Amino acid sequence: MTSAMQLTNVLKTLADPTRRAVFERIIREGEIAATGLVQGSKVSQPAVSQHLRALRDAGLVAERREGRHIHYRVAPKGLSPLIDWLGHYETFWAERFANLERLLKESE
Amino acid sequence: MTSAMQLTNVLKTLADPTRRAVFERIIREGEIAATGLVQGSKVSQPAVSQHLRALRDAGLVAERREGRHIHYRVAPKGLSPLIDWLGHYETFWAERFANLERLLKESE
DNA sequence: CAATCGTATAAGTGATTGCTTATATATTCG
DNA sequence: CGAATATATAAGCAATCACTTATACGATTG
Repeated sequence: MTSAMQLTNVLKTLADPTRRAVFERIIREGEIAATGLVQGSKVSQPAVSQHLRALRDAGLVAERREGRHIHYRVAPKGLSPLIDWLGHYETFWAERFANLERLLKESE
Repeated sequence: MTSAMQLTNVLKTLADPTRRAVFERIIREGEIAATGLVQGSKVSQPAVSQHLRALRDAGLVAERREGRHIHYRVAPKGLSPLIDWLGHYETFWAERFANLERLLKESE
């Protein structure tokens, strides 16, 4: 898989509001089981499950099985394609986001 | 339009590889007419035109008419929803992207 | 004005998407 | 084992998407 394809995957995955809400909830909770995500979600359990699969396939979340429960947590490196892409073109929007490139390089 | 909707728009717009290629080409060229973008593109002139419209609607590019030609250039602020979103959750992927939030705030 | 060039819009189409309900696959408990 | 719980998959469907060809609009040129 090329890096462009990885970036496409990350962007597509985060572009859906419902799925992004799931992702943000996982971020806030730190670690949360699928059941917890279904509760308080507007959509059905299968819908949540499908979103979790998409997030996992995009490398944005990782899972940990504990008995019947599967706990999801964020995989920060999944955002690398996005951060790297922004950093690669940083010089072009430097007026607003000065020093972003330098900082991204430092954090490698 | 809420900020979440703006973010969704930016993500959706950049998620398509063909459209993102158009955007990246505009970045590299600085300013370029639609004709130039059609040349060297895999898709037809109307397809390019539709992508340009999507990019403009998302606030990612601006245009300048000059006679029959319309020159497109990047609108760096169009990326703000994306950068802001990343910055908002920075603490959660701090291990990789330390200080991003602080820097983004400074650049306001 | 008429022809031409640059760009946008219209209309149609196959593919993809996100959801649903129904069902299947674990895993635990009694 | 059998019932219950947690999660995933299957199948189907309406909506959206990215593209095409055909056509329209706008500006320049002769």
